[in-house]
Amino acid sequence: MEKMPPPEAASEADRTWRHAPSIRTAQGDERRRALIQATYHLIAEKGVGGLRIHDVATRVGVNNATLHYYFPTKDSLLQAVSEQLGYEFITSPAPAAPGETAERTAREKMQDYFKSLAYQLHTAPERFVVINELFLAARRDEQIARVLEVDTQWQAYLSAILTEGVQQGHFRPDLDVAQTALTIIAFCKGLPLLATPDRQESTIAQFAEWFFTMASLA
Amino acid sequence: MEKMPPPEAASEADRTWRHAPSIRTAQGDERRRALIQATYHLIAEKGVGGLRIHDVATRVGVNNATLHYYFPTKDSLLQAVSEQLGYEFITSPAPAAPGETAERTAREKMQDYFKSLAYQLHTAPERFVVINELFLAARRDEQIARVLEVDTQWQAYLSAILTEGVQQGHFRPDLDVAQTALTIIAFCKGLPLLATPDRQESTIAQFAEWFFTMASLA
Amino acid sequence: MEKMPPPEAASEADRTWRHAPSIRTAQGDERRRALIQATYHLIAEKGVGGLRIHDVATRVGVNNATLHYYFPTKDSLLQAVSEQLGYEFITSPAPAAPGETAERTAREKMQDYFKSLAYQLHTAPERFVVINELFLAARRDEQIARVLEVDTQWQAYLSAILTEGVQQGHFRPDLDVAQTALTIIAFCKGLPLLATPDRQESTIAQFAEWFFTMASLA
Amino acid sequence: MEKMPPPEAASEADRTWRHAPSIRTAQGDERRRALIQATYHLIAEKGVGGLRIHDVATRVGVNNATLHYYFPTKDSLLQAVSEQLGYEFITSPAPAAPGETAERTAREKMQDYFKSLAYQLHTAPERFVVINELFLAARRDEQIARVLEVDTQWQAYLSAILTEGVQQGHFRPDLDVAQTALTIIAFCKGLPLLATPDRQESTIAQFAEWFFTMASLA
DNA sequence: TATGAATGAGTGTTCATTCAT
DNA sequence: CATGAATGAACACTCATTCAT
Repeated sequence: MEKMPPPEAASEADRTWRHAPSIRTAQGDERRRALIQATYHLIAEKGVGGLRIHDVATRVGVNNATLHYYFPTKDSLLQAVSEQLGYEFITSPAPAAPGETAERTAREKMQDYFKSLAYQLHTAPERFVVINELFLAARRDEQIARVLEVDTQWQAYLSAILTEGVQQGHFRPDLDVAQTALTIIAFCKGLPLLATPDRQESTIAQFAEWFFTMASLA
Repeated sequence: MEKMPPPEAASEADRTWRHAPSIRTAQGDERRRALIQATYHLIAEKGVGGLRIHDVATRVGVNNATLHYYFPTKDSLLQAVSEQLGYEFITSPAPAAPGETAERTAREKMQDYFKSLAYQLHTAPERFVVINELFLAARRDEQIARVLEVDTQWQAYLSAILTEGVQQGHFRPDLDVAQTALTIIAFCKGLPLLATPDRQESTIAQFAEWFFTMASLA
Repeated sequence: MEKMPPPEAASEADRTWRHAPSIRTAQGDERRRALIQATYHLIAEKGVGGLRIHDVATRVGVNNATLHYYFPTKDSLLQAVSEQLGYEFITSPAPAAPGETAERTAREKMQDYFKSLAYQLHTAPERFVVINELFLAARRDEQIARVLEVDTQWQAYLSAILTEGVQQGHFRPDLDVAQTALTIIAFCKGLPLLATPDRQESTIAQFAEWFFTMASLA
Repeated sequence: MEKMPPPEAASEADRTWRHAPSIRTAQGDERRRALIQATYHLIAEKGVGGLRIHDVATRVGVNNATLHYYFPTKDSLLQAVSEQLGYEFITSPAPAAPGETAERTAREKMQDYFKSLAYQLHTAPERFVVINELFLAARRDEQIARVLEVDTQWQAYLSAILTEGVQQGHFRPDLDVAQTALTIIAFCKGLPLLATPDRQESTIAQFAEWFFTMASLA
């Protein structure tokens, strides 16, 4: 990254996971998770650029050096955050409406998805901030570049539903599934960047209407 | 002689405007512009968090202190960048198709807009990166928060065209102009955050199709 | 990685006490003391305004950042110096005349005091310089303002002796103890500011004579 | 001083008064005085160490570079202040009591002096601060060391009065004039360093009483 | 005379990282 | 496992001084 590593530093690959194998105790795992969580929240608050390793350690209540025991490098910490953010992020469901235990159709799944989007933007807006932060950061940091895989997973997730919808006859047969997924993702990414957070919900509504109309057109 | 520590500083005149009013020569103005430009490009390359004042000065070929003569603070520099990025950013037109000197209808204007979007993403992708960087940074820096005004201008710009289109009968009368502008903006903001830049063009195409269809529906 | 600009700092924990509570080892205490000592001597040499944190660190033989580990701020270092200078400064005794192990009367104590004054001006003239430097600096720095407490302690110390002398019948009963202490202090403070250090001793002698005469007058 | 002069700098002597001869117009003289005045007050406010050439220029309303035209060096400015502070400082009289145009005896002159001291500490306490600041600064700056001459003049001034008093029979014949002057000066210098400015007046009173008693003793 | 512009050499402070214990 | 101590390499910002105009 920006700063040259100290002269005696080993190669990137060596260093990143130097201690990892030994951290397998329940305690250690718990602490790992806590550190990742704290990092996640701090990124949401101060951004990737404003993230201070010291703050992460403080928030978890451990020493600066202890953090480095678990994550030898700041980059490795960011990497861990991006990984954990992956699939979990995209598929995190909206709270199911009570009694809706039955299997959902693809159309309903997409409705759920947009509902979930609005819900998450309300309850956990940091998630989107963090994702965007990491994306921007990934432009210049190879270590974090793995966040970009989120897009692939995301696209796969949406494509699956859309394909299902086509098969179920909810969406038109010639729907460009991959492309549609991309359009939805682009919208989702831009949404939290709107200067007027109070208009996000209605914006989702309109976009959802566009999608459903366009996906169903004869 | 002695040099006083920063904290004790805050001397006689208002720090923020110590030099600003005195820059009056054409030379000075030119240099000012050059510094803003360099900052702009460096943000595109390294992000707001990775921006180093030293790099800006070096790129323009002036001394570190010279930069501070024009912009007493890093924040003031960022602020200048955000201001310059404003209206110019949103309305920057795609190159007119040859021979198209005639007045464009609102529908054509929107077509131009999406064309321009693709064009800009190709020729000046940094612009979007910078905008997004500044937006994210604005979340924690009041100084830069003025970037948010870009959204207002952006919305006004699109709303004007849309309203015109409604009046001209190109778009349906009940089109929610303000909301539609917002949806478009959200999409535009998310677009450059797509992990696959090569798919941006086709994504614009699909979104444009959605828009035109939905805006024209009886 | 990235480094954040100082202004944006102010992270998680309270900056002022980020490290302080954690210094617990004997080693650390020793280093702390060493840093204070070095600061003390450098103030004597170059004055408060000429004090450079870098010089302090160098003199102790540690890194610039190490100093900041112990004293997060230049001010905190100055504060530490002023505190340490406190009572110790005023009451630091002249070397006892040989065989004078017996308890001293108040009159003798005052004689000792003036003797000690001359002695200290000879052996440790910096002490007075430092005190005066800090006093002057305290006029504009609240952090150091605690030095002013030295005066209170100083006055208390002298008042005690004088009161004792009155009770013992060495000094006249109507002696304005508090006021006399103040006069002595004023003299002591001005003494090291004399342009002719070689005349300090005789000046003390004369002032002492004045004091003893005036304090004993029927 | 602390900072090494730029490589091409001429010798000290050359530089200090490079332009001086040409500044002989009324305008220039006035500006000179104004700059010295501003410097004087700024030293009182922020101390020698806190003095910023930029602030001096700003306060007088001229450009940074203009100041350097009159005083090519910060040191030369300080030097000018110390010189101007010289005799004027010591002999500045208390406002004569109305109708007291008659010639004063030496005893009365000393009474006036102490009265003047109290008066000045009230009306122009900065004067003492500046003197002390400059004295302390003179310890490491040869350029300012000329302030020390103030002491000589001061001593001469007091000695003259005291000698006159001896001749007039007001003071005892064996009074050590030079030494007494020194004692008074030491007291005067320390007085403004008292942490309790409200006690200065009474402290002067007591010291004056000591002086008159001791100087008159058979 | 006066000034806008420019700069070299600091100056205090920050922070990720290392290491002995 | 955990921590207190230590550090190198920045980093934004300051200031006296110079120079062309």
